[in-house]
Amino acid sequence: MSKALYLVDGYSLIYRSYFAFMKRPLFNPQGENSSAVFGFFRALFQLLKQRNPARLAIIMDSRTPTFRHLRFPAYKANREKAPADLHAQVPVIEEICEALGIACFRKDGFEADDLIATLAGLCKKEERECYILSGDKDILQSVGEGVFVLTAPKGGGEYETLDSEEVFNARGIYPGQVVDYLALAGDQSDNVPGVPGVGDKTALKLLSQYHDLDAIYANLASVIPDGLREKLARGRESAFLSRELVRLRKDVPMERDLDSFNIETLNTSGAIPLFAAQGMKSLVEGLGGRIEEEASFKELTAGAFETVLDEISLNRWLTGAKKNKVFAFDTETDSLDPLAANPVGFSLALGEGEACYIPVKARDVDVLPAETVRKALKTLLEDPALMLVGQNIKYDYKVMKGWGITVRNRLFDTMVAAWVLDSELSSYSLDNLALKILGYKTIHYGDVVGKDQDLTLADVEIGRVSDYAAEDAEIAFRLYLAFSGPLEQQGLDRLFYRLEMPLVTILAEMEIAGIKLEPDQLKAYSRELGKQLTEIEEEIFSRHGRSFNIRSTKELQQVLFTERRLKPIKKTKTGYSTDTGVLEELAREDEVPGLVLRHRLLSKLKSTYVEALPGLINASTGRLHTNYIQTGAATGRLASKDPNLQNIPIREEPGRRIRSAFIPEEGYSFLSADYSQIELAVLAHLSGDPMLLNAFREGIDIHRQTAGIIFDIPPEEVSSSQRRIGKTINFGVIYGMSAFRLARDLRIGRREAGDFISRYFQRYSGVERFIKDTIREAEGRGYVETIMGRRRKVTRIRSANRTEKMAAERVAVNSRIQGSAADIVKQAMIDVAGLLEENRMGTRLLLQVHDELIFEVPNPEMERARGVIKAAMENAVKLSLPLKVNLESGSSWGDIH
DNA sequence: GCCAGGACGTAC
DNA sequence: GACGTACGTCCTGGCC
Repeated sequence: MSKALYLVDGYSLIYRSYFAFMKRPLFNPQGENSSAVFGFFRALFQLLKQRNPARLAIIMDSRTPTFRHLRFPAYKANREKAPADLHAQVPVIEEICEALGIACFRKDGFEADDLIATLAGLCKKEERECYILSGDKDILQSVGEGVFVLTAPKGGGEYETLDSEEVFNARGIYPGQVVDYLALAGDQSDNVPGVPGVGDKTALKLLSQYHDLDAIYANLASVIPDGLREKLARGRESAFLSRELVRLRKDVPMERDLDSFNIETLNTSGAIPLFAAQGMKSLVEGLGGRIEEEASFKELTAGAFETVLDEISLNRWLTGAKKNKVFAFDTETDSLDPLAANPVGFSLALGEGEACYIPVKARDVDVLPAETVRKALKTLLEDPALMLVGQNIKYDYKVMKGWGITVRNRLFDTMVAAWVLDSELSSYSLDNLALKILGYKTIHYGDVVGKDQDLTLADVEIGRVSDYAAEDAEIAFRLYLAFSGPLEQQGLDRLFYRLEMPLVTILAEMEIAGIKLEPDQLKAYSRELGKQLTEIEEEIFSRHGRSFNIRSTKELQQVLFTERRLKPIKKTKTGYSTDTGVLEELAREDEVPGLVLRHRLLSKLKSTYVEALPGLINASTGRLHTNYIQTGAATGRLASKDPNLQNIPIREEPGRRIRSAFIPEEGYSFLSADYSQIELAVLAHLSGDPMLLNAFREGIDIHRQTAGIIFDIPPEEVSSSQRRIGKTINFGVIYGMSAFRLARDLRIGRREAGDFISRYFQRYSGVERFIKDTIREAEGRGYVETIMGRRRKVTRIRSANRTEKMAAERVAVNSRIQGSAADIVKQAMIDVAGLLEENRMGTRLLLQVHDELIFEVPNPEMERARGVIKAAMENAVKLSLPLKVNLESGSSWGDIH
């Protein structure tokens, strides 16, 4: 028997608590009203204590207008706006619930009652009992068949449950008649009109006589007295509209499993500091035995999962997955490189504890023919109606693609979900998530296969492989259950399902495509660089009078600051700095630092790019395949590694030569499309600053405009060096640059730099307001949001340490800008990929470098590709200014820019 | 010999 | 202390 589900109408309890203390409100140590927080948790903990629920969710109302508002504009229009000091307590309550591990569930467009009715309906279907705590009489319509309403205890008494009969006894109507009752009597509090002139008494009388609204109107002629009949006749339309308004939706889309509202262990220790901050630490004491399990991690018992070795069992699992509509999937292979990997087996999970392993290569058993498994999996993985749950699905996608299967399921990547929910975890590995989120110690690959690099899972005893592999899928399924609710509660579901998940396959295809590199060019350049480096080394050694390791900062410090007696400029943790800025400074009075700079530049090029890149060319494709890390940057940007193709040199001439070695496939050209000043455009949009907006709308050179402002001259008189200063300041604003840093970079005085900045904010006053608002928002909520609702935590924003606090402020401001820009580029990638596919074009997206997309375009298709790509990118989002995209094509990456 | 952390430098 | 986000390389120093 399933465990009973308890549903708490969040706002109902919040309102009730707030007004209960109206006469003598409570305040937290910061002097803010905390009545609702206290009352809410006192009532909640009382419920936990009395009834010991195992499954519970707090249901919140939509933040956006619901379908009722759209259908009936007057709906709830009479409501007074909630007092601001009540409103401010809602995030606090949500934060504490989240810390405790209690789900706060909301869905925009629906009211809490609709969600409750839907969840109650699901309980009925599962024959699971459901208890609803709500002050709203609308919800009485859901009572019956194991669904009960809880009545608030009066003066600390017990919660009581009402079933259908008891609802009738208390209210005079059955749950099924609630909508008819409200259609007649109306609902003052929600501005539901009902039938004018018909109130509580008359409505009850009519319903006891005719049972429901339809019957009343079907028999209208028999209604007496005449006055009432006329009122009903006149109010007919209003009555039926009212009924429509009060009828709760039971069909709200619900991806969550009811057991995911598990509260059997609560993280009280996580909530204690939050209660303490509200000055109400004593509250948690009422929680009794519900203390989180610490250090007692759950572990799998061996042999818990099935190993699929025959077709009957294979079909049973696949049918189960299709029926389930959602399944977790994991691929085991013989290599970490998905382009080279051969499948060893697959695991499937359909629920908690319900998982299997399907080997196609094994040491000690006869496995199913690979082709049988392939055909079967193809029907599962290519069905877009099903949802595939997995950890780092991009890997599995690539392996399956190499095996002749293109995954077309809807996706739920647990790694990406974890990152969307918290973008600064130290690790997003399955093992770490299992431990941190689920409290599970998983079997590690190394423990199964051992240390021998040549061995794979195909060389291990099948029982152990099954335990390991099936567990991974099962854990992924559990993570899906754990994450899907929070994604919705935090309004991150759209970002996750509509942006990040579609991106998974796009990134996979980009990685599969790779990019062609001409290694011979680089090898020649490497020899050239080697020669130059030797020359510089000899020059340095002869000038200094002895040889040393130039690459060792420790030795370099000794040479520069001790032996050559140069004055140190700044310190690092371990000694004196020898970075570029310092060496440039020192170069004014000594010949060695300049040579070291040149040496640094060339040796960086040689080791990081020129020599490393050819070694990363894939043996089977002959191309370079980077790896995009979707969880790589806390702001929402992508990262790229092995090799990192997002930091190939471009600024200095010796570095640019490296780009020339990147070339398109024969018959193709490169097309680069980059957003013009996307971060400044985002800043203009977010801040609404008129001067900035105007520049983008009119196509004005923004760096020139800024230079004009800070030097107080007309834009056309701005010199190129003044424009450079304008550019430095424009970027400085995005990064939160100080007068100190600006002065140093521009080699001007602190005062002068300070004047530049104040003149900037004087004229771009919207930007100053944006920065202040962002910081205040971060202080209040502990996180900031991008235009697509992506969140970044900024906990240090409340730090008492001034340096930490200021660093957090820069993070807050920059994350909104950088993150919003990342959102836009991701949306553009999705739109472009969709259009290229729809139009069956041969153009392929190869690289993304933050504000730039690089394509490989069949030559005859170039003009068409330009049109499609530019339009898709410029229209990816609607901002209050136009986004401009520059296109450039060429026959090597070096030709572009 | 391995690994973590620091310093540095490349990109946007 | 002082400019945000990444990754790669080299070096050092601790540890086995």
